[in-house]
Amino acid sequence: MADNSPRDEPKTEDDAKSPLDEVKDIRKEAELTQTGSAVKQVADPEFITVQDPTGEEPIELPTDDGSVLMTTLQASFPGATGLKYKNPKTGANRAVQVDPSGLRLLAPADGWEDKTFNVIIASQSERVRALSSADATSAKRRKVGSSDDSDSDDGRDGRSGRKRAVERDSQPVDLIVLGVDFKTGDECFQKYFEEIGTVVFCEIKRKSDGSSKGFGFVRMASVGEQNKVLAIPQHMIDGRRCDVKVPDGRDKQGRPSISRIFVVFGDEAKVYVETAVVTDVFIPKPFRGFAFVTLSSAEAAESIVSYSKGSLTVNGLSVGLSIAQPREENQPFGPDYGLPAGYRNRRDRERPERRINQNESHSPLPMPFVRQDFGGYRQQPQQQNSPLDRRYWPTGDSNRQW
DNA sequence: GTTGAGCGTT
Repeated sequence: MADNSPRDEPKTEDDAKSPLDEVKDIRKEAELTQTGSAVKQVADPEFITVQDPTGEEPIELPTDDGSVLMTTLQASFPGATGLKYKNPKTGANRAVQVDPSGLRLLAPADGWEDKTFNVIIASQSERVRALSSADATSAKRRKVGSSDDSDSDDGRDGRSGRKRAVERDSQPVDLIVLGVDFKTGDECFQKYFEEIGTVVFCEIKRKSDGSSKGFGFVRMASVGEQNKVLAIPQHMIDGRRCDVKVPDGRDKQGRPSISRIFVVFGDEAKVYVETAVVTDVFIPKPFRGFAFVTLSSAEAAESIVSYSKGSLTVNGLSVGLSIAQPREENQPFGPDYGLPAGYRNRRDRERPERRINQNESHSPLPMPFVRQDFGGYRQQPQQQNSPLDRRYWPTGDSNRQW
């Protein structure tokens, strides 16, 4: 199982690079490291040409041992399940064969050359399943990368408390893998993640009779590798699409593995949507473990939530996120700060479900994170320069705790 | 024997 692949922590870039560049680096790294074992180095990998369905320029994907890794494909085309190309003789589309494990796209009989491939994407209905919330609107895919890559284990600056905190929060955690096929065996499961990095632990949860419960856990050797895993929007394990995320609840140290703090996206939002701009950040005071980030468009917000699948790692800290719900006019239980955002799963059951007003004139998408025009908030009068300096304040009672 | 949102007898 755990083969010792080289550490890939000491990255001495940062600072100068834009988030987009960093994501590209992550992808590149993921593509080059994915042989689990001693990095079978592709000195001069062959590339195949794939048409980008969003109409942008074609993308060249590297081959690995003559085949294309599904992870490579999906890193560039979230939701992709395969490739096809036009057969010049018949004019029909030919699908590229996928190996039984679902990990590799096998070369056509006459090779990868002289062809332009098109991406096969899961059908709309199937894709909806992958989206985190009730936003069936965006069929647009985008190239996304990881959010994070924040983990810097650079050992400068001595033993500050801050440094220790960083170390503590930079340990990889067991990631939960949802949607594992019931027939998928441990070996195949493990092999899948070893294509991405070094696996130090993995397990498919089973019932007493040995049958799979359909989910499992995997722990990568480093935060960097963990981020690579989390950066892949759609995992295809043994032919089934799976979600991999930081689990809710507690990790093995008993620390909350998701701290529902907020997400300062800043320019990092562009990692997800190139046009995304953070227009506001609101942190309730006193600190309540969450915050709101307003983006320039509903689409931007939606994309970030969808592609992150509700959890991101920001500066080594896991955060949950989702589309913020507006407060309802008559809130019987007092202000709830539009909370349910990050609060999915178990917690949802503990609170009455809150829905957007069935106002058909609204965009089908719930809302961007926070809007200044909905019932619970108003904007502070003065306008500052930095978006980060602006804050929302509750209407009415100014003594309300924020 | 089926299933498909979820959160783990370490």
